[in-house]
Amino acid sequence: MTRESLTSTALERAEKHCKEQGSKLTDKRRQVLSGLLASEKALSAYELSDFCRTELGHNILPMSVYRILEFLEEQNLVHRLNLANKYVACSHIACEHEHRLPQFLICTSCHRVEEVSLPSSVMSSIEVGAKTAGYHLARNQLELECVCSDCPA
Amino acid sequence: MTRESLTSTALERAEKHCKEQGSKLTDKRRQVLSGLLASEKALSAYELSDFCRTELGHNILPMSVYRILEFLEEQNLVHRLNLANKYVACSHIACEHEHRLPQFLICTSCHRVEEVSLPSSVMSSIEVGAKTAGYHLARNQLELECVCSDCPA
DNA sequence: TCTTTAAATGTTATGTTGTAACAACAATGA
DNA sequence: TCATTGTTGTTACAACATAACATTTAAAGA
Repeated sequence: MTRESLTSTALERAEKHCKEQGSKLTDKRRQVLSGLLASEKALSAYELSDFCRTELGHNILPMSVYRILEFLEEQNLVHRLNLANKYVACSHIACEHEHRLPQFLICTSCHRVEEVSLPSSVMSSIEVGAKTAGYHLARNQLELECVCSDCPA
Repeated sequence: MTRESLTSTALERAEKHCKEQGSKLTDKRRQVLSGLLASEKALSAYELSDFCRTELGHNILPMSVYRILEFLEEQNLVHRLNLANKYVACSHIACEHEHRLPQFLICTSCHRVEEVSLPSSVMSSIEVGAKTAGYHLARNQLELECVCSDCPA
């Protein structure tokens, strides 16, 4: 599938998903989401605002981008990467996969992000380790600082 | 051991460590490090600047704090938590332990931080997972968003 | 000791990121 | 139509981080 058709499929799914949740994928929200889908890499709110304007011709100020990203994250359509303070579109919008615990490999050089699924045994042993220390995981999301194959180590 | 004696032991070790590296633990650097050692929780550079001034009577502007933290991080005396944009003193300065891959449980509510060591099998399977996706870990540091036992879930 | 050089810190300014508060507008239902 | 709610626009500001240059301190060599 081409990137464009993947994007349009994803947008349809996203719209349907929102409707099921009793909320709406408005024009602006669609624009922000399509911006993230079109981007190769994770973007900050400000970067995404720029990207929407320069690449897609949609003028959305950062303040709105923040609000819209918050909405999209509640809908599980985008993920916030706390390690980088950036956002990526969920890579499973357009496919039928069941959502699993999201785990991200983040290239610290070019900010390319891969959403993967590590063996569930890994997460469970992490959880056990945390519990032993008197903590429990607030968020089943793992973010790892990596370098991708395209970037020099 | 009391917190105070732990701190002074840690400072001695830190000084010795710096000397071995051919660098110096200056007064200001010692003040910043002792601020972090005295703090129960992770602090941002600005918070640390405030903490040093109000609690310890040391006036160190944020700009200097940033520079000094950078130095201390190079010396492995403090760790930067990217998940929270805050810093903690390495919990192994005062003990004889070999440094292992640092892993942090960060309470998102009160910012208390526990530095732990998960089983090496966990880290290695994470590494294998990353490699499969064409990435390799840039930093063998794991940061997990948690809630500690003192904070409400 | 004196001078030179490098390292550390001080100072000011500015860029970046994120949020608060309120205004304007749009959609929905009684 | 009117009232209510949700969405977006606008402005201001707080918090975080760095750049550039001045000043001071420490170290090293003549």
